[in-house]
Amino acid sequence: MSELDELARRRGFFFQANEAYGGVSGFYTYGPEGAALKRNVEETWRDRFVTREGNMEIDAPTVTPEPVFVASGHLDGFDDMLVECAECGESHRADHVVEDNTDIADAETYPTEKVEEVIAKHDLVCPSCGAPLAGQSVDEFNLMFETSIGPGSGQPGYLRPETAQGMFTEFPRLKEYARNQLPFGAAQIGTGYRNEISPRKALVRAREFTMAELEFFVDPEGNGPDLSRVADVELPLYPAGAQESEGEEYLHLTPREALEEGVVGDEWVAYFLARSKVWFERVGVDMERFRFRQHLPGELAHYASDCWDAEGEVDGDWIELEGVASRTDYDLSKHSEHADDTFTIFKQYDEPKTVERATVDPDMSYLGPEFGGDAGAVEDALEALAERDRSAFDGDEVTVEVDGEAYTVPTEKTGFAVEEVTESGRHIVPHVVEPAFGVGRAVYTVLAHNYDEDEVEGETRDVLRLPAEVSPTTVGVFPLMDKDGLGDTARDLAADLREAGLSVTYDDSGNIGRRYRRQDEVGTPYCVTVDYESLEDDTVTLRDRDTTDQVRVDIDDLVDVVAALRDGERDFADL
RNA sequence: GCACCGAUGGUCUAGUGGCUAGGACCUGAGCCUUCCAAGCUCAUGGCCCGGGUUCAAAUCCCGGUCGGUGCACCA
Repeated sequence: MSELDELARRRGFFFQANEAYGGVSGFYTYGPEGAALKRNVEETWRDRFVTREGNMEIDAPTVTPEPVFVASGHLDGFDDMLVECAECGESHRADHVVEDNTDIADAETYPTEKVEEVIAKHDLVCPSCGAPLAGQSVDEFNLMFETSIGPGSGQPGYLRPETAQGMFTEFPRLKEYARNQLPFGAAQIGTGYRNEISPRKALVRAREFTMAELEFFVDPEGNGPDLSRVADVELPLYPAGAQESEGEEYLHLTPREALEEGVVGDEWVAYFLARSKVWFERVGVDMERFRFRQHLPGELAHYASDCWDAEGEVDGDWIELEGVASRTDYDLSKHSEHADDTFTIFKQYDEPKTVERATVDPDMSYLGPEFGGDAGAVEDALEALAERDRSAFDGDEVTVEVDGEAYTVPTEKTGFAVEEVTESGRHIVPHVVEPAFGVGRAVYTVLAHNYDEDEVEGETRDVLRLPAEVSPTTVGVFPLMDKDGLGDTARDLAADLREAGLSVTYDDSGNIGRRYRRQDEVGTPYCVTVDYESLEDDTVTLRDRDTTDQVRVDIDDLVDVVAALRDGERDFADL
């Protein structure tokens, strides 16, 4: 990985940000090559998961007011309390130490001072070495970046730890745009922030990173996806059961097989696993070093009922590239509770249903004078009673209890009636299936999987075998020599290719071999050289990065040929 | 946050309590050159930061920052 790391820095893929000021751990700048590669990767994601799936893309703020994270559960889950053992130096979750060794079940909600007290009072010891923890300070690690919105103390806000909440909080509007029809998906590509205690491994664990997330809203009783569209995709599955038995055996199943055999529980999850696999292959992840690993029960996030991670292997480590989670109705239900808006969809029945419903319409001109300020509560109690127990209204009087006090109302004053009501549907909370991708991790893995060293006549050639579609530069243009008009022709050609929308690098420095090597290092799939023959017959040589083969192509055809190669419509071997 | 290790041009490195900190690659200019890192000339550019010891610190000591690895954490 060190060669790749060096290449990344030297050639401008990514490097640590703000190095002039010493740098801060966990923040990276994508250089010219990396920014282009990342943009292309994002573009293919958008093509697959937004455009081709017919989903909608949004772009929500990164700064988010506190109540959103109260609702989502992130705020509570964030205050990790750590206590360090003076003896062995191990850090432990202080709330877990307390909960595991006392009757206290909600230590997580205690302030740190109180947790310190509890530890001292119960003589709790270090789970690793048994040394007393009394007197050790309990420190809080909040993994969200906090900020304040507006002047002064303002109102507290946080940089979002995931883009997903944007899709959830805007659900009431998004469902309108989807014309209240399930299923529909809302996607977002953007940055998220996690104040990691210890960022590691370059882009793999950064504090600010780009995510591409799709929240796909489904009717839990509705129709599943059209699996015939992904029928031939084989999924390398590593289920929880196999991990627990320490097996390394992967199951290779199509989505339908995985569902029929009960390996994957949800049709939409199986569908998106298949779409994901094909996408990863498209951007250059090596399928020999790729798998879907199911989360173990204890590993699941607070919002998930099931989750499969797409993982890529780099230097012996498996890196999580994507999580496909069943978030059920967790998020929308939470926001329904906390927010003012409606996070449900009205689902129409095939046929309207006629149901009998017991209702009351109390005579308030009687209840008011009779019960004064309690009249409203009595009305509510009557309504509830009517729904619960119609027979209570059989007699001449009805008695309800409000705050422990009994109120008796003549039945004729309650307006009790049983009416037939037509219901055309009901409100349901959609379930969410979430494919969430780490873009930086994908970029990193693509670089690692495509980095290659070639032996050419004793010389080592560094080459990035990136798929043409995501390569930062599509074509390099060189004059064989910058004289005799070759340079002018080449510069014209480069301008024409750029005008056609291709990403072009022009290079006239050094001998021709050196220029090919430069482009090999940054993954440019094709290079064009203008030579003396070009001046006579208007052809150029077109060179393929991976084979170093060359063919002559008419200058007039060049734009079409290169674009077709990039888009996978033609093969170099067939030219 | 802890432990261990490390930090020298853009990159990779040599090196030492004391001359102008050396090399390779890269990059730029020029010469040469008719398709895969050729050669020659020249040029740009460096001892992570702060404090201490010392006549003298890039070198030794302390602290910090950053990085690597392990522990812990990873919603």
